[in-house]
Formats: sequence, C-alpha cells, structure tokens
Amino acid sequence: MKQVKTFSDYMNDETRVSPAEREKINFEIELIGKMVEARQQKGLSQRELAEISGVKQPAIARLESMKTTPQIDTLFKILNPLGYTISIVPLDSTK
Amino acid sequence: MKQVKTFSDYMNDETRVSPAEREKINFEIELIGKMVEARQQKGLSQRELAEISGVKQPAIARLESMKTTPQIDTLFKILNPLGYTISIVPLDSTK
DNA sequence: ACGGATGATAACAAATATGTTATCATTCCT
DNA sequence: AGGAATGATAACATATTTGTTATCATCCGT
Repeated sequence: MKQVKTFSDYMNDETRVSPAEREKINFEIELIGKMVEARQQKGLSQRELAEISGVKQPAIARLESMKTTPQIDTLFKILNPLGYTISIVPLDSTK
Repeated sequence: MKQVKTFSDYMNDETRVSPAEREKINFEIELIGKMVEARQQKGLSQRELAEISGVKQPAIARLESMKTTPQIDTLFKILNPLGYTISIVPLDSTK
C-alpha cells in the first residue's frame, strides 16, 4: 500500500485515478479558476453572466462549486463572453 | 423553432448562430479530425480504441459521425490514449 | 464464395446536466 | 433596522449522452 501524503500523490496514483480522469480533474480545476477569476475581474455577478451567456444562474453556481461537470456547449456559452475558448493540444505540450 | 442536435443540423441551418455556437462548431471539426486521424494513424479500429479508452464502440461511432457531442469525461477518455488533451486559451490567441 | 473485421445503426435503460422556479443565508449599503 | 444584491441550494421536469445488446452492409483477404 502506497503512502498518500499530498493531493499530488493521490493524483499520480494510477491505481486510484486513471490518466484520463487526472486530465479531467486538472482541466476542471483550471476551468473553474479561470471562470471565476474572469467573471469577477469583469465585475459580473452570476446573474449577469447568466443573462449574457444564456446559462441559468443555478447552473453557473453548480459549475463554480464543482457540483457538476459542464457539457461542451455550456462550456462555450460561458467561456466565450469571458474571453476564453478551448483547444485540442498534444499531451506532451503540457509538460 | 428548429431543434438543433447534430453538426449536420448546424450546417443545414441557414439562420445565424451565436459566437459560442461557432466556437463549438470549430471545436468539433478540430476534434473529429484529430480523433479519426490519430486513431487510424495508430492503426486502431473503433473496437480496439473502445477497449483501450473504456468508451463503447457505438459511442465512438456516434461521435466520429457527429451524431452526438461528447461529454467532457468521454472527451478525455478518448483523447488521452490518442495522445491529446484539451486546454483553456484566451480567445484572441486562436487568431 | 466464404469468413472475419469494420463502421454504422437501432432500441431501450441508465446516468448526468440543465431549465425552471422558488427560497435561503449572508453581505453590503443607506 | 431595513432593503437590495449575491451565491447557494432544493425539487422536479426536460434534454442529451452513454451503456448495452444486437444486427446490418460492406470490404478484404484466403
């Protein structure tokens, strides 16, 4: 049994988390961070972003508190007015 | 009001689409292209990729023929063994 | 011609996200 | 204190994707 001391240890343990799951978790952390930061930096409330993006305020709240993982169309609806998009990149380009 | 479900519906819809919808279309084009190309370049059949990724063959077929838009966890499950991941980038960095 | 592999599709169940509406606790301002 | 704004949450309906299982047509090699 491996000793798990940190979050990184947990994330790097492939017996518990697959590489794809790790990618997803890292992506969500990055997503929520940029999403919340950009929204607040633009001085927008969840309700205002809801009006602009077309995604309802409860859905935004659920996403920001990581209760749910967004669908791709929801992702673009929210990221677009915040000045972001997503792109596909080779795995080794992120190291 | 027309129901828009697939990429074909987008292409056959002459009405305007929002910026977020356009981002989604571009993303899906990029995704399917790289997904199919990488799979074939690795000499993998849909069934083999299904075993490796954990995503069932019918689901892969639906995605490659753009019948459905993947969920984010499905996206990572498929892209990871093909050597890709996705990242969040500023909008102007894609021009 | 035959058998195997391949991609596509059908039908239904299960899982998950979002819409909708309402409400709540907290913070902030007057 | 009072009121408005904010983020979070509840409950339920709706929409969409995926799992599951089976089947089909086509192509390819023997």
